[in-house]
Amino acid sequence: MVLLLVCPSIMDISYKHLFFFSLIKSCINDDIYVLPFQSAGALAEELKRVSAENKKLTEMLTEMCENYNTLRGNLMEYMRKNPDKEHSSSKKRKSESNNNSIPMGVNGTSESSSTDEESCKKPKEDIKTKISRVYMRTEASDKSLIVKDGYQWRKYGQKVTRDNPSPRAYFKCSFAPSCPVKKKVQRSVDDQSVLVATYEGEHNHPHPSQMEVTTGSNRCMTLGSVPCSASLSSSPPTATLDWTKSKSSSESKNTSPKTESPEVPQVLVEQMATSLTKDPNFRAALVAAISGKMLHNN
DNA sequence: CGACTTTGACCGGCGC
DNA sequence: GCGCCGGTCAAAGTCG
Repeated sequence: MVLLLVCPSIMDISYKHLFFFSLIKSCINDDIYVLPFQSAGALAEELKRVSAENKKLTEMLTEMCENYNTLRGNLMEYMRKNPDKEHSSSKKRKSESNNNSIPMGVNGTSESSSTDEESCKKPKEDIKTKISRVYMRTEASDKSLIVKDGYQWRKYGQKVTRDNPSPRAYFKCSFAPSCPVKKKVQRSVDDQSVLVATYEGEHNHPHPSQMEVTTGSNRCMTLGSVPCSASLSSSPPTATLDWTKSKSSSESKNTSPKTESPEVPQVLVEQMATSLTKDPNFRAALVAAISGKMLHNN
């Protein structure tokens, strides 16, 4: 469903309205298009204001990214101090498994590996390793097996499997030499336009884009401006990454379905979006700030 | 020249 | 034990 809001002038839309539109959007989980009749000058002015606000929010987001990295660092430190809880990596294939699935998926569509074919064939392994799957719709004509998730992958093999005529590509995480994460990418048997990425293991390093954030990059700027689509073959609706989409995030809090994006640390985005939009203090502060700014501007 | 991809060979698990 | 099959290795090729 698409909700169209039409008003005579852009000036009729305050930041407070926009904020509430975002909240509504987060509730109805659909796109809202605001279509004001306006002059180019008004639009430019509005764009300027929105940009300023966006910048402000980005700064807040960056700060949260830093906090997240600090927490993650602490977690890694803790994991190092508790080696028996860590996954041992013996030399060959199956021993590279570990305990946690990587935090990746698709809104409402990710599934645990405990029900897929791997679990049937390797039940013992699944006790140790949760496998995450990500479904990504691509151009039907696009034959590449590349799923952009922000991480750096090195392809180390490709096979044609019996149950699927499409080749399966094998990737290792090459961002950190010691990172045990692997992924397999194969086109869906049912829908050739859908790439199925199977992730095994957990990254033992921060997301590359998070690292860029901490080093001053402004990747978070892309949060609202670069939505990404990822969908299941069995559920055509497209999931759009949007920091305002708090409901889907909160709903998926435990099952952790995430949206995949080539640019943004999805998990971080989802967590921050949840934290931000669920925090009444933050909402009140944001509304107050926006309202105050509007009053000041007007 | 280094990093990455391709691709055939090889390995090991599993079913018969 | 044998063969099938998924997964991995590693040499050769490609690219920037």
